[in-house]
Amino acid sequence: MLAKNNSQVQILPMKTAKKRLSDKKITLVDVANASGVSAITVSRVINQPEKVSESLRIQVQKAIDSLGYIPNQHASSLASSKSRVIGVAIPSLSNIVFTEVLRGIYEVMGASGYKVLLVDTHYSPLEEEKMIRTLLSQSPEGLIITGGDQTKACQNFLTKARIPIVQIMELLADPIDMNVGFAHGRAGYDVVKHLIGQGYERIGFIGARMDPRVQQRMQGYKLALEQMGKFDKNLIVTTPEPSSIGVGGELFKSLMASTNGVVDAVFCVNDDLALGALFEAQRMNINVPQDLAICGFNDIEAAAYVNPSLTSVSVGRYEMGVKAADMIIRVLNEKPIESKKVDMGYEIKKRVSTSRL
Amino acid sequence: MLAKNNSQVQILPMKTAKKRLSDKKITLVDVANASGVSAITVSRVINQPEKVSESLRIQVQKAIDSLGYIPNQHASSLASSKSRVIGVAIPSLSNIVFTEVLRGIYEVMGASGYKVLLVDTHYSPLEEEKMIRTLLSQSPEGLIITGGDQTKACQNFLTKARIPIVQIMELLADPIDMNVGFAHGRAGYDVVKHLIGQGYERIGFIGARMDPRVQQRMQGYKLALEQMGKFDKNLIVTTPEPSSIGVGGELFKSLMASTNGVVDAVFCVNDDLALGALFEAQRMNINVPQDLAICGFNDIEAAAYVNPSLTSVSVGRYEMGVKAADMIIRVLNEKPIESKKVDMGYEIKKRVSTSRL
DNA sequence: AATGCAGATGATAGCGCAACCATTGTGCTT
DNA sequence: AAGCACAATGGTTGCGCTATCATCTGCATT
Repeated sequence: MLAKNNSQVQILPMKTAKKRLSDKKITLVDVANASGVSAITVSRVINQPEKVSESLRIQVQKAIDSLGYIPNQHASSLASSKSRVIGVAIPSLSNIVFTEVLRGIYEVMGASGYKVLLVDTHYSPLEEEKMIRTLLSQSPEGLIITGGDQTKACQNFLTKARIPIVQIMELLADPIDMNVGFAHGRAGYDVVKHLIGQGYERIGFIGARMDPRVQQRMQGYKLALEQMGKFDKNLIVTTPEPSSIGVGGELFKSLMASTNGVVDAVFCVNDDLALGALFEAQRMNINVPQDLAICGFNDIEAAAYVNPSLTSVSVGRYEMGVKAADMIIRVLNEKPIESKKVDMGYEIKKRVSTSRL
Repeated sequence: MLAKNNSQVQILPMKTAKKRLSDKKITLVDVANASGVSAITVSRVINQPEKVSESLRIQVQKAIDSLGYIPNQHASSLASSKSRVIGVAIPSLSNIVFTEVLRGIYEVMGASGYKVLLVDTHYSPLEEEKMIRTLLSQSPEGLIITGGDQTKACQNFLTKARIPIVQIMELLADPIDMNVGFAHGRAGYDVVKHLIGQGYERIGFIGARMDPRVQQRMQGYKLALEQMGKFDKNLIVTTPEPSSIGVGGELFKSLMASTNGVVDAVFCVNDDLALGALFEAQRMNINVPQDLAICGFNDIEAAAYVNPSLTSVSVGRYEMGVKAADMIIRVLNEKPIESKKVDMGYEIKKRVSTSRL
């Protein structure tokens, strides 16, 4: 008697613990027991339902629902080495450009049953390396990363990862794997040509953040003007600060001040800056587009609606996200892709802010 | 000799396989072998370096670097039941309101070494349920979700999950766990009071998407006008469509048309709509604010810079994200939180678009 | 010198699941 | 009627890691 009691005393805490943990993690085995089948059958009901007879499937599903079973993805990933995760690295969450690309990625990945693990690299290759490391530790099945500015070390383990990788936003000479983007330099070049075509002569440049893509746009701007013998470095005003409407206004003011207002057109590397310049010009009573042309970049929605409407460079951001995601999915499903390198193109939306004619 | 050869022949394919797989996953054990310690020591070097002597730590770290070892987070999570993942569910990626909250969340979570798994519920409770299920399958250590519109089933397994959960954006009567937001209804109410105070009489309402928070703003608007005997349901124009500048313009036009222009103020539930209304009003040659007041909501950057500057309701979105993330972290670290329910407040930024005085 | 104790390191087991292969039963072919 | 293919189900094992406990070392304490 005493011994028995004793043993109970020892067992009791365990039992209590177990009871308290009725809210404990429900596992595959619990479901299997509850529905009188083996664990692997439950696994099949979840992952390959077509391989299980209908009666069993229903029976198991009932147990799953009543127990509120939620599969442990870590165990599944470990056992199958399939994570169903796609890693995405973008430089900034506060830039609408990237969030729209992201939307495209999410749309496709969601539909294909992939989770998206998103990291923010803050425009820093070093931080990017750290973040991509984090992504890789989740054994993603694919990766979408921004641009081609990865550190050497990063490129290294990216190559080693042997998973489909798409570098997005810009066209790269030597992509790690796949590449979707457009030619920023050429776009900048074309903008200047358009302005010249409209009869503008002294074309200023306003840039912020100055990431690689912005630099390329600036190079295009420079090239076009140099070709016509009209380049003047004093017409360039930039800041490493993040871009914003406020910064756009400030840069515009400083451009006007430093040039005594001889500028008759401004190419802003994005629409925030352009709106800032436009609003500031209005406050300065400068007549757009008669006395001053303003051209933005990205063609955000406001560009088409602001008065005067803003000329901008339209790029298919959402579509770029969709394309990148789609390429990953195709590779994962071993379907052919047309090309490892996709140029999404762009279009200059010519609006009132640059039409003097 | 022959036997030896024979055995080599048999081993060779294995060897070849192994060689080809030198790019194969490097595991903890590989690192352990390479550095002549046990696996657990390598694990410690990574997770609790202070528990390993400096000499060993350096030695192991060297092996980690040279092999390019990246830990398998799934195995780690499975073994330790710590995922270092926080799940976040927002209704839309294309709405700047959420991306700014997200920025706050990422800032805090990144600094604390947590990954963020983000899902997009498309404003649908059913999709939200599915998505939260997905989140839970990753055994997140905490959850940040939007609003209080979860399905019954969803609330159920959310409660069962026994992890810290913050519902954000709005103030909830009965939160699942924690809650950070502000009073949308009161904000709508205050906006109307402000407009009345500025001498406007016939105050229209423009809304899109009409999610729960927008509805609350509308109720506040309605309440304020009813209290003054000035409510007229014909002054309300809404659409279930997502909101945008374009939609704002359209709704404004239809409001003006249906009321023959007797409206002298418009409360738009967000700044996109308000900008759309403002730009449209300009095109219609309506004088803002003399003949028409326009008030937005969210206080996006453009509100302060557009001409005339736009009155709007400023809310600390970034701060809300930071707060929510911080509460989760505190709970996870068993630190006290001031309150389970945090009102972030709001502020009406009174600008030119509503000042007739 | 015996004891204890803390710090450093290792051996073992198991987290929850799916791959792999085995087994059973069913209906078909010849 | 024998043989076979195939569909449905189950048993065993191991994915890569960490929790737990064990071991070992050196050194202070008495």
